[in-house]
Amino acid sequence: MKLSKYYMPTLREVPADAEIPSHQLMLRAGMIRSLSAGIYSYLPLGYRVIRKVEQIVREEMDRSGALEVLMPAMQVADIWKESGRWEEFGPLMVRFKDRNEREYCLGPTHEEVIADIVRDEVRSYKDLPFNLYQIQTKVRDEIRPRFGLMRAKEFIMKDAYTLDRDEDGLDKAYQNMYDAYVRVFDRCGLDTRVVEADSGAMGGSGSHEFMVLADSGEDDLAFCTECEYAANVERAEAALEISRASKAADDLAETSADTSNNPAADATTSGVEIEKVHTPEATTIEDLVDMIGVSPEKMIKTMAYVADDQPVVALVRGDDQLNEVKLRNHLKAIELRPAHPDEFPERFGSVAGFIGPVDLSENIKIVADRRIQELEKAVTGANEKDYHLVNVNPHRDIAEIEAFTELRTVQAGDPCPRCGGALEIKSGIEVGHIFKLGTKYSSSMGATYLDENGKTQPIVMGSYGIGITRVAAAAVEQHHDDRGIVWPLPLAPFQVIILPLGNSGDVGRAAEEIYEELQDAGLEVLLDDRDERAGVKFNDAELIGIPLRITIGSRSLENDKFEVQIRRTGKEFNIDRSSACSEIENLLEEIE
RNA sequence: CGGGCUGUGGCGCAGUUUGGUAGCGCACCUGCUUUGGGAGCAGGGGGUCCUCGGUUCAAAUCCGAGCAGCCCGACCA
Repeated sequence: MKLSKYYMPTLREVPADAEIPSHQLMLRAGMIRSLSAGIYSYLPLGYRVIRKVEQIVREEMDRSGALEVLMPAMQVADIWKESGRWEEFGPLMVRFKDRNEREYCLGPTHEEVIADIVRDEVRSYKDLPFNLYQIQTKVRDEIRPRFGLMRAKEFIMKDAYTLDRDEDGLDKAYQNMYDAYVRVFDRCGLDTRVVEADSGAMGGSGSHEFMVLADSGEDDLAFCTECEYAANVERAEAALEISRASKAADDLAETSADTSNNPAADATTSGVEIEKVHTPEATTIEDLVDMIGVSPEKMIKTMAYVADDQPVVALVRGDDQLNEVKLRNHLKAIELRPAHPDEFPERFGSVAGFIGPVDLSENIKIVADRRIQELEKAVTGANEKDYHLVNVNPHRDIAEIEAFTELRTVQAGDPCPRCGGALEIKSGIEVGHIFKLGTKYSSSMGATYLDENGKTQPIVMGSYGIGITRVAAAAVEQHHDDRGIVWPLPLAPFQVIILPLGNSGDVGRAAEEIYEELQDAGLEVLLDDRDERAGVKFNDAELIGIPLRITIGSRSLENDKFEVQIRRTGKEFNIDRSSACSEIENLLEEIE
């Protein structure tokens, strides 16, 4: 391809709206342009990268036995109402009506369509298993699209769906996809980690996320520094440190949450009565530390939530963070939101800043983090403005705790739940996510088959996504320097760029010659035949990140030499004009 | 949805406090010179100053409403 005939609008200056490297560089390299927040056009250079990613994904999916299909982007509301997700998905789904007032959405995902395709056709266990996938644009009305292709309202996704007879089949299909995903990201030249994940709104029993480690990542991940344990912090747990006299309380919580008449509880907490203390304006943990000199780990942080319109309070230690995902999962809530301060008096019989779990109204569900059960003489809100309670013993004083469960967010340094080693937290970009769905969609939508015994069974499903456009952005996050993008060879829009310098006829002819030769050899070559100054060409070549650059100038041409530079290392050397083509081919092998 | 910042030519920005006929750099067009790391000189084109309404003799500038973009938040009561 000749640059004089290409559309590659590079920018010298950094666009003001772009925050992270991939967004800035993809704009500057003339790869993408936004139509509106989170909605992008892929320009020629950018689309070539997207297609590289797609092709790798396609090859590995095909290799794993999956079958490519293309499903409708425009979906009818009916199937979503059947699965129950018309409500569940909420404002994330883009909805509209046709001229006959029939309801539609733009597909944010395709489980329902798959179930629909399959339910009328699959009759027998002999028809299973199989795996269908597609590469298609998905539309989601994100709360806050940002970071260019990283979180867009419209993005390209590969989604695959496995259909099996039973859990056993699903396990095999899941492992098959897991292995394919490892190969995909490896081939893309990305450093990825697999972590245990929460399955969120998709439902189902197990899931893993494939993460590209990067500072700009939106997910926090917990890794054990000593074993293989890795999990999204949404799900990660820490081993419970059994400390001091908490053993008795611990045993007790195993058997019953109702601690009010347990003598063991009384034995550990006898003697010290609750006391109300005046704590004016102290509405945060920090305020309290300053005012009454108690450390945060002796405090009970009480968080008011509304779960499917029911008031709930969650208790965590003062030095812990509540993990909303864990709370939601425990409550099995569809809608979960923090209570608004205005709701405190009426719904919680309390006041914002001073809420506490002692003597709350009976219709408020109380759930507590496991670490709360070992607290003694703790501090918490008194449900009265400017007052807190001290000497609170959860087992004695909070009668209505529904459960002690894992509700906190792990922190760096926490002990690993597998081996006790220290956990570290890193941020990552989610590029792939695989789910064992089970029978959630097949049951609700009637996708069933007859087993060997003639009995009706729901099809067991799995669902597997790769964010194609996000992979491209993640690759830039991981592979760039201060001069621009440094594409891994398998994703590079072109493998080689030829820079003829100056207008001399010889230079132009030599460039044209090697250009033809490399193309005939099957390489993807860009020839910068623009009437630009050397500096402009050098800078653009580096900005767009082509792995190999051939510079042709009159000086070295006199000796029948071309100059070659490797983008990643910056290494420069001369090659013979006569053997240039084969030398370039060898170099590309090496880079890979 | 809440808070903050920003909207001026394709891009990056100044001008807004103190109202007076819109400017800089880059990019673009023409010519000459130059030509191995974002050229120099000369000339030139291009802007409903986000939108609507108001105040005023006069509004990019002041006031009101709206829209858009970005950032933070939407757990730490």
